[in-house]
Formats: sequence, C-alpha cells, structure tokens
Amino acid sequence: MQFKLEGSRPIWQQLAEQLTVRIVTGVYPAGSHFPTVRDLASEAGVNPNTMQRAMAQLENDGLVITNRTTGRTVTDREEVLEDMRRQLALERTEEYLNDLRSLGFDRAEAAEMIRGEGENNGD
Amino acid sequence: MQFKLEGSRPIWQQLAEQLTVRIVTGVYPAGSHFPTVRDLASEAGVNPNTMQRAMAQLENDGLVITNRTTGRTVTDREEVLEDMRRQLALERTEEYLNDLRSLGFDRAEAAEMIRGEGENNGD
DNA sequence: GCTATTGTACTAAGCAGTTAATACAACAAT
DNA sequence: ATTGTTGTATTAACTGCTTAGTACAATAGC
Repeated sequence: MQFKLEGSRPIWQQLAEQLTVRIVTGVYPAGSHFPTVRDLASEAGVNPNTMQRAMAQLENDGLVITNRTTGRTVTDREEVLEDMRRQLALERTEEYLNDLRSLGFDRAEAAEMIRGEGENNGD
Repeated sequence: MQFKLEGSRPIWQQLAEQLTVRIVTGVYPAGSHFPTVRDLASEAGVNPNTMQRAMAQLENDGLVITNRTTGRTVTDREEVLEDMRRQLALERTEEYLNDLRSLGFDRAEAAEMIRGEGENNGD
C-alpha cells in the first residue's frame, strides 16, 4: 500500500494517519522493528523533517517506542492496537452518519447505500 | 446550523462545502435570494476575502448565479440540486467504505456498525 | 576507540492560506 | 444625478507547512 497524499491537509498529519492504519492492521506487527525516519521519508517522497513530525505523533499516541540508536519499535501491547483499530472505525462511522444526516438522509437510508454501493467487491 | 471550521484544511473550502449542503438541502431554496458576501463572512466570523473565495467555488459549481448589484441567487434548477445531494451522499459512502476496508472491516461489518452506532437518534 | 546508524535540532527559504484595509465597478432605489 | 448596496480587485503582513541543508547526540557493532 502506497502513501496517498493530498494537498489540502498537512502532509505530516496524513502520514501519521496512514502509518497508524498500517500499525493497527498489522502491516508493522506489534513488537516488531519500525522503519527509520529516513527510509520512510524516502518511501513517501517527503522531507525527513516532515516524516519526523509524523513520527512524533505516533510516539505521542503510544503506538511506537523510540530507542536512540536502535530505531523505533511498534508497541507490543496488542490489545492497545486492536482497541484503536475499532475506535478508529467507530469514529469514521459516526462522522459518516453525521455527514449523511446533514444531507437529509437518516440511518436507514445510509444503511441502504452501504448495501448498494460498490456492488462488485466480495471482500 | 452554525459553520464549523477546523484548522487543518483551507477555510474557504470548508465554507464552500457547508454552503453547498445548505443549498442542496433547501436551507437556501432553489431560485431564492442568497445572502451577501459580507453578511455570510460576518456570520462565519471570517474575512470577506475568504468568503468570497468560497462563493467563487459555488459559482463554479453552478449552484448560484451572480448579479453585479442585486447579489446572488440560488439556481432554480431543482433537479440539479437533488442530483448533487444524492451524489454527495454516494461519495461519502464510498469514502467511508474505503476507510473501513483499510482498517480491515468488510461491508457487512460496516453495515453492522451503522446499525449499532448512535443508538439514541430516531432521526 | 572508531565508525556507521539512528534520532534529533536548527536555520533559511519558499509557498499557500488568512486577515486587514482600501478602493473600484455596476446598478437599483430614490 | 446622487446614494447605497453589492460584487470584485489589490496590496501588505502574518502564520503554518514544506523543503533543503547541515549539524549534533547516542550507541550498537566492529
């Protein structure tokens, strides 16, 4: 999965969000070694300073632990990751329902759209 | 409904989005007179220049028509408004499903969350 | 001890968004 | 014709984001 960056929001913020998704979905497993700032910056095509700022966010969220010269590791508290995965999904769901309510659709109609959209996707 | 502005995205963009919602949901009915730039800027607590930029977007989207000194009016093509209302809802739905898929939830699980969230809201 | 790797800090520059202040253009109302 | 309302344009200044370049700090590995 590539980084997808969009112009209207701070890049460091988008990076932090997408790295969070990677972590809670096990792309970087709990307790495993985490890529270096420079490597991730290179992969994302951004300046190391920008990636550094995203890292600070992950650190602050308790998702990664920093060791001066060893690099960073993903937290080994798997229940924290699973909790956050569900938490993120619930937040998105709430936002979605609010948005649709603003547009004049109730929850039943939202559910209907969920059922109807992307007909081709077995998942 | 107040304007809700958030720091990480351009204000003019958020204003344009929220004004669009107002228009397609009939807060400013089709064919009706539209508030002046200065009034809306005052209501939103932003600089007139910023609101002006949001107006330019609405103009560009064909939602409002500008008359030099009479002010602006909402388009009288009601079917355009209804189409856009549904279009916006579908876009949000697709984004939502993509986000949840990234988090490892399939469409059925999304529908489940829709049913479960905000238990207290008869709509 | 030396070296390479990693995280971290700093400065300077450029760009976009926002605000403030002002001025102009068009025309309805009188 | 004058006045007031509306949209529009311009300029300057400030702030935050991003990049570039450089340098320093800590320590694992040799």
